[in-house]
Amino acid sequence: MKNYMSILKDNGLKATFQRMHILEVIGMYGHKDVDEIYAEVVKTHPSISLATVYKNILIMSQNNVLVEVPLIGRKAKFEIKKDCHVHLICKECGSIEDEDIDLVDINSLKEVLSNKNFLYSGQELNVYGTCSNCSSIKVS
Amino acid sequence: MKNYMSILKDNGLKATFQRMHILEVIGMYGHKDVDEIYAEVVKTHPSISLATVYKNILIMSQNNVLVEVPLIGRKAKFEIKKDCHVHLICKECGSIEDEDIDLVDINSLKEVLSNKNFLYSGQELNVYGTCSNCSSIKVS
DNA sequence: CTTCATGCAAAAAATTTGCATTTTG
DNA sequence: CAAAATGCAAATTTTTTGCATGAAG
Repeated sequence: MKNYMSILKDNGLKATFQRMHILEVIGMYGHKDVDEIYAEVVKTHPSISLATVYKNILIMSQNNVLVEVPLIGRKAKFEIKKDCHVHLICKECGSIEDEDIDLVDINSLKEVLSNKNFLYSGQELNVYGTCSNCSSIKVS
Repeated sequence: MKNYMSILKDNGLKATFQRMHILEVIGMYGHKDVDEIYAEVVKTHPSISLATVYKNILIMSQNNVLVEVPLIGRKAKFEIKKDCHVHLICKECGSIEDEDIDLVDINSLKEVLSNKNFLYSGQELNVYGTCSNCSSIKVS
């Protein structure tokens, strides 16, 4: 069980109810876009404003609490920051599943980076396709 | 030298001047967002409308001529479709450099996909950091 | 009690749509 | 020619901003 209050404080942010609700929603579902987050949070916190959701998602992304997952042809989703992983993204339904595995050849990558004098700060590997759920629907 | 007319026709799209201009701009610069494309194209084709740029980018993406490159914290850019490659994305200036190298462990990926019954259609590996240009500016 | 966050409404930005006209194949 | 694309303006959708009030540390 994660303690969102301490995650926020450890990253220099005040732990407001709004932020904790946002984190709970994202943590519960894994990946959500701004509207989805707002729609969920407003259920238990009816007075929250969409602007607050936007502001908080921005500041929590800047402070290493959240990570934006930009997507082809869709609104970006957000996830709670965690270690390197792969995203399996369904083109049909937009679902994202995490795979906790590192598939990148780190040595070759390091070589490329040093050749280019590129200072690494992070990476994302996204695999697009059709999830099992959507492919079974298509067949039936 | 690529022939954009035949790329369009091969993918079932009419080869209009607008589309070819858009492709020339993207091909020239590698990666551009919608506004940047419009700003360039309008120079040589003043009557083009932004709506036409939007419509064409969408249809060319749907027809495998273009690929959207969604980015953390920025508007998505578009590139001409090409084989699997890696993006080096500068967080400072937003530049994208392509590396024509495959860094993904394909066998492990295949295993993950088959375990999950996930039908693969494509992938993107994005590496974020600071490009040599921006890091030299910071030091000086 | 001081700093930062919220909520609201309004503004700005980004994207999409409808339709009369023009172009492509 | 027929089908599809353009350009324009208007409508939507998405995101940001300013500011008075309220909450967190």
